[in-house]
Amino acid sequence: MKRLNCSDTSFAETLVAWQKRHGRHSLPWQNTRDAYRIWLSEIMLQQTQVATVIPYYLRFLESFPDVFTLAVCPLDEVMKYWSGLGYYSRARNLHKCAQIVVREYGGEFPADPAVLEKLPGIGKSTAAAIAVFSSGVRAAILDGNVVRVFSRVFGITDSPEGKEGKKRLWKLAYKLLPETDLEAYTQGLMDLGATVCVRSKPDCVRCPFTGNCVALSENRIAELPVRKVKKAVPEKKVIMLVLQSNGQVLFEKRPESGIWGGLYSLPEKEWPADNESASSAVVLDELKFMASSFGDVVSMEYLDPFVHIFSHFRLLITPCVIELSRQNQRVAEHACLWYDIEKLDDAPVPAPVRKLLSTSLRQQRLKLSESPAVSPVSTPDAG
DNA sequence: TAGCCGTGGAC
DNA sequence: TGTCCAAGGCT
Repeated sequence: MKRLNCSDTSFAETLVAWQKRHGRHSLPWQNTRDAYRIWLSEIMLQQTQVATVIPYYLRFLESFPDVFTLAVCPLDEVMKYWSGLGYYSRARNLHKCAQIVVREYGGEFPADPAVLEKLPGIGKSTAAAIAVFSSGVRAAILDGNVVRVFSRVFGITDSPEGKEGKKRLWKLAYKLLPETDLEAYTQGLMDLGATVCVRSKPDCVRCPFTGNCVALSENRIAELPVRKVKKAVPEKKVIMLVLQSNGQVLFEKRPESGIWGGLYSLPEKEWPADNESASSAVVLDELKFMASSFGDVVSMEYLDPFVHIFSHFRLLITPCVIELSRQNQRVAEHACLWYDIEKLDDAPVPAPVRKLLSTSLRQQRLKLSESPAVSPVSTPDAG
């Protein structure tokens, strides 16, 4: 593999040649130097995919063909044409920006990216894109496409979210700029990122940098660009009741929506937020009260807590084993049922509940073997 | 600097 | 089915 560096002009040359032959050339906002149309497209395309934007863009242009029409129109009317596109502050800034361009620039968008960037809704990258496409100015964009292409081709492992990563990517964006053909080069970055070097399963065979890509040569396509560091997921704490009687355990059907929807699980009680000790008399009383709906409580015992990890939170489960001497038949009122412990292997329960039950049963057997004085749990028709 | 803003597509 | 993220900018 021939590794490219930031002073290598072949990156831009290769990209420009590729864009001219394989890039996109007939999007509704292309083939014009009308800064108004280019500006409108760039704002609409912020965090929004091309296919989504096109119908909005065409409809918007029909009603607001130029910056003057837009500037004098009431905001409410403008919002109507943005409705459904999302990020509505974009539309408010768009309207505000139109009024500034009319009032302060006579309806002509500035060609200088530094000036454009001061207008509402136009950041550094959008300013560069508008300037390049409307005036051929030499300016660098850095959008999601560029981040992805750069990170992979040059093997950048800094997070694009972090300060260092941003700095490095912007620096690279400037250094790679060609002297001419800024339009094709800039469009090429967007086209390559949007059609070939896509997030998942990029089409590396069609990529002009297939022989220069660090990520491809090191088989790290899926790792780059590095993902945003995930926030520490919140932790929830629950007490799960293992209500046992006559060789059966009580299951409770969960709501159809939400975690473990439709599965059977154990009755739960949220860990008291204002009470660090689950062994407090209050909590024990509440647990006992819950249990008493299903039978007469003989004994209660906490088992060791354990963690179950979901994608969006951690669940700390503290099992509480409760022996009942008698089964209350009102289980149906609570969407509950008694389930034979011997048939647990086939029970429709989530994995952590299965794990909990198998652990708790093992611990109980262990205890029974250690302290034979305690009478074993009776099983139906045992003996 | 990190949270926020909307909707839809891909997997 | 839920997660990730897309031509980002503002506060």
